[in-house]
Amino acid sequence: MEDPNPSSSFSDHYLVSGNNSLTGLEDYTVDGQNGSLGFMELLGVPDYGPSVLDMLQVLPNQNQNSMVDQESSEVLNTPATPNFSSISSESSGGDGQNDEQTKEVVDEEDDEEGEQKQKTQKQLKPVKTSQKRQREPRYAFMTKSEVDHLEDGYRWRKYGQKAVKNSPFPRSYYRCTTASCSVKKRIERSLSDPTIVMTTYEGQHTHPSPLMSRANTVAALTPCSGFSTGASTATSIPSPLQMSLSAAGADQVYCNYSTPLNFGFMGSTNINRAAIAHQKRFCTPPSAFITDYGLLQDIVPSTVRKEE
DNA sequence: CGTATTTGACCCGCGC
DNA sequence: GCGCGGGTCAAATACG
Repeated sequence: MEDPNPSSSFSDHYLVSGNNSLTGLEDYTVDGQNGSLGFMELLGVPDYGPSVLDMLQVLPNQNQNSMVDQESSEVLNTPATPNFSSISSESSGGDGQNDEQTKEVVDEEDDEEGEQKQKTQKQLKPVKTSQKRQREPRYAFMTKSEVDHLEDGYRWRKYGQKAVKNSPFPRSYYRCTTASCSVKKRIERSLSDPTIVMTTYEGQHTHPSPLMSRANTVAALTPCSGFSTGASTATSIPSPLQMSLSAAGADQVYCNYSTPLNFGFMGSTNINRAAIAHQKRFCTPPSAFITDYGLLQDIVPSTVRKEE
């Protein structure tokens, strides 16, 4: 019963890959394919072109089967095995084309905001709406990290925390601090591997990353210069190494044992540094994700990008 | 003093 | 209908 990978009722797609063992992580790289969408992409950093979330809506049409789809059909029935064997094949399995491991995003996010407001109102005072609350697509990232809250370029405010059933680790709820942005994210630790942080994003940013925009300038000058912003919250830039697993509530799950790319705008706190240092060990440059985005290319040394 | 976090209470959806 | 669990609110508190 304590299925660590319960088929989340609302996951449209997700991969189940046991991964207690991180063995082979270093090998598990993204050859620019396999679809590792960058974390930032997934966050929809506008500065770099269409947000990934947007892309996600389109990609499926372009890529008959997103990696996730392909995998899911296969993996879903696979018991979560604590090893990466299947994962490796997965990554390599990519014939090098299913880069956009994305898949259909069912909900349209047109009036995302309005909906959010409705939701809020509904919460405050019951408003009868014939349509039931719509959920925005969610994207989960699994990052091996010692810190729960990883830097992702945006600023978040924690608005709640709940104990998770069958898990000793609480789940934290964050909301983008930008007024007009209703993006939310949940952070929780993997039950199967406490060192893995599962970050689930919901919604799409309607603004450029506050950190990124600044990083744009900074990074251009000094890719790794410290980026001490006023952000008090930690953030991170996980670079998804595809493999996914079941993350509660995620429509899509990206497993990422890498970590915040050394974008240089990591928080300056010791904790972050420590985390980064730790994470680096598992860091695998998300080349795929870097590919078309100028800034990232600027930030991440090409050698690193190709290295995998 | 302004902002972020904590935390208990409340609401809602869903399964039984 | 009821209970449970997830998600959110908002007052209290902490922090810089």
